[in-house]
Amino acid sequence: MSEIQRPGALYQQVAAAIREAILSGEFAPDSLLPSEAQLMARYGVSRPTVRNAIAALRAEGLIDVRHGKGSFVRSDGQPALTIERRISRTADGKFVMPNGDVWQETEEPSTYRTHTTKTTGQLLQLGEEEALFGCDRLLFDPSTGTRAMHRTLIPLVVADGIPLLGEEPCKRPAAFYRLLTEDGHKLTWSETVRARMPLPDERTTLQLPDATPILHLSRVTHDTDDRPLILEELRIGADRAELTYRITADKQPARRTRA
Amino acid sequence: MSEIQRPGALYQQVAAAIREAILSGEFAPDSLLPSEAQLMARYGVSRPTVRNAIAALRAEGLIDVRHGKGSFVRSDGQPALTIERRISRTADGKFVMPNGDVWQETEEPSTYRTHTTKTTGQLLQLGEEEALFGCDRLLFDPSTGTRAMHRTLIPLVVADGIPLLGEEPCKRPAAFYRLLTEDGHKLTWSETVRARMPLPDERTTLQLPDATPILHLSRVTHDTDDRPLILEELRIGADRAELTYRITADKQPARRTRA
DNA sequence: TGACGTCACTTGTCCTTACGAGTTAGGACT
DNA sequence: AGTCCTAACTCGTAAGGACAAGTGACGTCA
Repeated sequence: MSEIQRPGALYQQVAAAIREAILSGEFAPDSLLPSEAQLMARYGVSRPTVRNAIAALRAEGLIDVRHGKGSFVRSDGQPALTIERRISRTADGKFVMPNGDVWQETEEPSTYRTHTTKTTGQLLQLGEEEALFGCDRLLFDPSTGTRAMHRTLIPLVVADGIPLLGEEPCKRPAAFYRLLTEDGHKLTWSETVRARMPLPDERTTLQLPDATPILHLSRVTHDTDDRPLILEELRIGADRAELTYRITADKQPARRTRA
Repeated sequence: MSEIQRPGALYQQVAAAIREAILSGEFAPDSLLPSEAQLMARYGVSRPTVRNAIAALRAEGLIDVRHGKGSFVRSDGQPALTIERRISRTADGKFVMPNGDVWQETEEPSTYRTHTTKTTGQLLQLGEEEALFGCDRLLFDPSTGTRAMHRTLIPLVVADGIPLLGEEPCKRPAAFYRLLTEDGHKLTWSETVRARMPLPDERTTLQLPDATPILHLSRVTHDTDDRPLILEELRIGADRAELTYRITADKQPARRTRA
């Protein structure tokens, strides 16, 4: 029966004790923590107190609890997937953006028409309630088991102004970029990164564990005269993925990755 | 007494009902939700059930609860602070990185010597247990009330190999960059973005609300021959800040005429 | 008028009890 | 031997009670 000290509520003291045991290595990653009953006996508290302490540790992302089995120390492994945003400029002024096209589509993309919200309107420099093409896709990287939600939004004004095959560019942004580039446009882009807790549907779709935020990327591609053409959004679990932005002196040879 | 339907546990049904009411606008942002007692009466459930439902909504970041006052709908406002990472290359091949130097230091930076961990060793392309200079600073942006934790890590090997004033570069990375650039080095950098839930000390230091992840930036600056020179880390609450990476096509790329 | 104490509200903590549900191993029956 | 059932563990859900602690308003008293 290890003793409990001052700071604050009982369950916080229990949580602190367990947390310390985890961080000090007394409980190794992926190992099984004592059961609720054992923790009750160990600290001389009731079950709600133990569960409250465990809830706190779950919210911190320190442990995972599986019904009928027990609590496990979460392994603090690095994200399995690194999404590279390498930006290098070739001699003729074009950008090369190898976006790690490792994704598979798990189902047919769904296209629709919608309108700007406050957020998307701001990014696209439009007012609210402006008409948009939309396309949502569910992506999957089989090598790491990572899921992601992808969305493309194109203002109708833009889609109408350019000779394209209906909603096709919405489905295949890469083709859209290529088409524009070949057409002589000089594209620039800006990418915004946010992090937040997932909504319930995002949590299930992305199959996220407890206390796992999502990374939310919004990439806007601009025309030469700074007019926003297309907005791409990517949502992905922060436990699985990280982003790297790399600026290299142009025309670097392949970079050495050390494992 | 609005009725409750099928899916799953009672508290989840209550949570779903409240969530729906919030998202549908029945409860406006910043408005006060019914008290626990009122919710008990409304849905005909016990207090633990109501509290469990509320806990779920807190974990989702939908509501904030203040002791003695009640539960409030969290306003889904945009992050107040946008950290810009604009990368444009001037004609002579230099990078300009206006990092938004709006930060104030709230206390004297603390310098120390430490060693690489698994993560930092990987970023710096060093083994584990390699000696480092370290410097931690607490930053504050008075215009938005945003706090951030900044850390600089420089391998001793690098610090010794360059004529500098002791730990000074550790305190002032900008000076370090300027010095290197003036010395003819062509710097490249790569920045990794992660998101995760804060540890308790980060939560208190950054004064984070419930269910608020932190954005964790790791920027490594490389020498011409790809040798990592300095690692900067920035931790900041994702409720307050977002990152934008912007690539502009300002001028024609420079020829590499200079040795 | 002003200061202060009280009271009624809120959420926070902690306990007891009970049962439901997922998991696993071992024993009984075929 | 193989199959299946059961028992004993795990955590999940739900209810009830009691008191502590933070907040704000109101009323009393100096």
